[in-house]
Amino acid sequence: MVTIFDVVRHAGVSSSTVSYVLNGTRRISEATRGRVLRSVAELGFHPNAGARTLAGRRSHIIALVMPLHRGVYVPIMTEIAISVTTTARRHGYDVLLVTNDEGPEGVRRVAASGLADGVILMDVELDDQRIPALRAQGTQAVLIGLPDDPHGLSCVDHDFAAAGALCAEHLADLGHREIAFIGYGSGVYQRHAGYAERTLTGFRERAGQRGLRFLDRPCEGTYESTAGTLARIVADRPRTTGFVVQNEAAIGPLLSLLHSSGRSVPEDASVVALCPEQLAEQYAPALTAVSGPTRELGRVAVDQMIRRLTDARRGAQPEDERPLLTPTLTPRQSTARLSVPKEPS
Amino acid sequence: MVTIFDVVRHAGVSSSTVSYVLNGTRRISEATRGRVLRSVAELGFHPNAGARTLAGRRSHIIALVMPLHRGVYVPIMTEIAISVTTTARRHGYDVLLVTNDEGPEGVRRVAASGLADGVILMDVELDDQRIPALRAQGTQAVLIGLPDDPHGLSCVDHDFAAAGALCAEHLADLGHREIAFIGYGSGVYQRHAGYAERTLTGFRERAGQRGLRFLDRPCEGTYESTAGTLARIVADRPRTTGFVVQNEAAIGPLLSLLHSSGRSVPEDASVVALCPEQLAEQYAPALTAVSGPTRELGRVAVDQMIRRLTDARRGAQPEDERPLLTPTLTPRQSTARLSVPKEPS
DNA sequence: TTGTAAGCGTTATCAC
DNA sequence: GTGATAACGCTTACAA
Repeated sequence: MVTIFDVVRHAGVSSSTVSYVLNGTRRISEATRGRVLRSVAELGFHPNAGARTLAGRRSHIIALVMPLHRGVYVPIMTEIAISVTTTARRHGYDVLLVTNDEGPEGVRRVAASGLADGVILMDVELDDQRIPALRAQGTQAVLIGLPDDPHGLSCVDHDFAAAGALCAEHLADLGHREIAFIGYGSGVYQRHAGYAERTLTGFRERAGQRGLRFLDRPCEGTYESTAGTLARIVADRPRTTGFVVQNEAAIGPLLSLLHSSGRSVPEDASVVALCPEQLAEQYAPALTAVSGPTRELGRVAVDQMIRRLTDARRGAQPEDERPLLTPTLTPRQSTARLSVPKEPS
Repeated sequence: MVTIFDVVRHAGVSSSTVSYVLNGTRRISEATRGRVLRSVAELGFHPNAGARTLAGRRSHIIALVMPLHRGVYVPIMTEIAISVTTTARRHGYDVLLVTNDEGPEGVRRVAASGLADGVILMDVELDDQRIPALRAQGTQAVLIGLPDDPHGLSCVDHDFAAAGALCAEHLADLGHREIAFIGYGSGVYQRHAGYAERTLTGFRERAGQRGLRFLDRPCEGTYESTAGTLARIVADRPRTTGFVVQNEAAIGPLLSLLHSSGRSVPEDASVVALCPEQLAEQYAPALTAVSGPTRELGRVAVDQMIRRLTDARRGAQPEDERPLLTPTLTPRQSTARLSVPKEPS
């Protein structure tokens, strides 16, 4: 194993100089800097991680806690994980993958042992059990999602209210006047209602401003429940021509129900989905959809973490930030300008 | 921070005793063992990771290198990553997520710095640049996939030959006599041909044994190339009734081409896919498919890694293992017994 | 069955 | 602008 003292001998400097050169934490003359770097390269020196962690009291590792349970769209989680990892590397950090099956004890362990300098939590629930654990340790944390009480930590999430508003806006622009909003089932609203409610609120508000008549209905996402939901909508508001689907699971059922009931999309009914781009493109017709910038979510989370760690190191109290990322609506084949309804002859 | 010396004082024992109790590396009387564990729990002691790594010369961390490039089916990679993580935890190891954008330098870094005790490589190419880097360091490595020259490291992969054989077997059992095998494009064969070729070999062999007449054709997986491939197959072998699709990208095109050319699946043509279960279920009709045990892949990789690390620690030369996991065929709606062809009236 | 103490290879404080 | 050196908190011979 190549140690710092091999470099010391090879470059003819002290170990502190080598350390300072490598960490950039002290002004070094170009001459010695060059010599040290050359020796490092020549010898293939890689500072020992354990020693570095012990002496520096930080591991340069960020723990990323991934959800396991069904119901999360895997490719999105993976994309976030990857953007977290690459962003972390750019800051000289590595990423430790922690699954949720250890529960709150998992984050406690990695934080208390100094294995990780900070923790990024994905798929946060409103009343998340891991948050008190993190606070108790004084661990730096960034959440992807918004919990009930985010004090003492930073969060980042999509601007779901803006997403809801975009849906209303788009359908209004296309001349639709009666809209149905198909939401999630009650389970979701209880567990991490945050985004579900925020979307609905944003939608409602903009729909009101644009003079839309609208209806919102919960939906479990099964074929049966979607059928029931659609039937009620048609019964209550037969002139509904626009649909906003929030529950991704209901998209497939909705499309085939519309089809089998003789309404074609987008001629007779426009459908806007709130879902990832990849999903929207899988359907036929491809769905006009509102989605947030996935990779950005990971990038921002890491940037926040780095800021917190830097502040904490300087003895400053890290600022709790809470940015919301702006979603975009991508028009595809499932929405169209409202045409004059064909009268039955 | 709670250190081992806090436990020492609280339990009235020496630091080595605490260490031995926690690591189980020495016989300890039940009495002291109990006292130590109680103190540990009471004080909430978590051994400092950096110190542990430095003193013990191992990090209890396994690096998992994930592929980034398009063309890999993300949910599968994620599933493997999760099974790697949970299995590693059962052995007291954590998992460091490494992406491939650092190239061979990434594995060199985590290994040489002692950040990771070993490296698990996913999506291995035949002539993988990271392998020489690992060998040069003497790093313990396990590959998911089979490279050209696997000496000095362990591998685990699906038994693709068995998978190919299962396809032939199934179609033969259903009475099909003329089969077309739709493979990958030339790019795949060059990059990591391993599995592509092995599958084809297994298929060929069993097809021969069962007296099938067969044809194999490469396919890039685009709609156009699939159309071309299918056209050639029909031209060369008009009586073909069974299709084996290896290139997942060609599945969608193939199904719609068969449909639009008036052959219905499974009445007129049976289709067997070589792909993950999740994918097979997404199509209409749901595909009869051969797939390997995904989670098992991660589990076995970690078990092999642990064995290598244990051996190496004992001063023994780790054994290079190379297990192949047995795939299974799940019959769904895309295959059926060959019916007597309808004569045009 | 338990204790003593010498490292492990950095970082960061102090001194120059 | 550079050097010497004392931590950092464990593990693991070696002793008893």
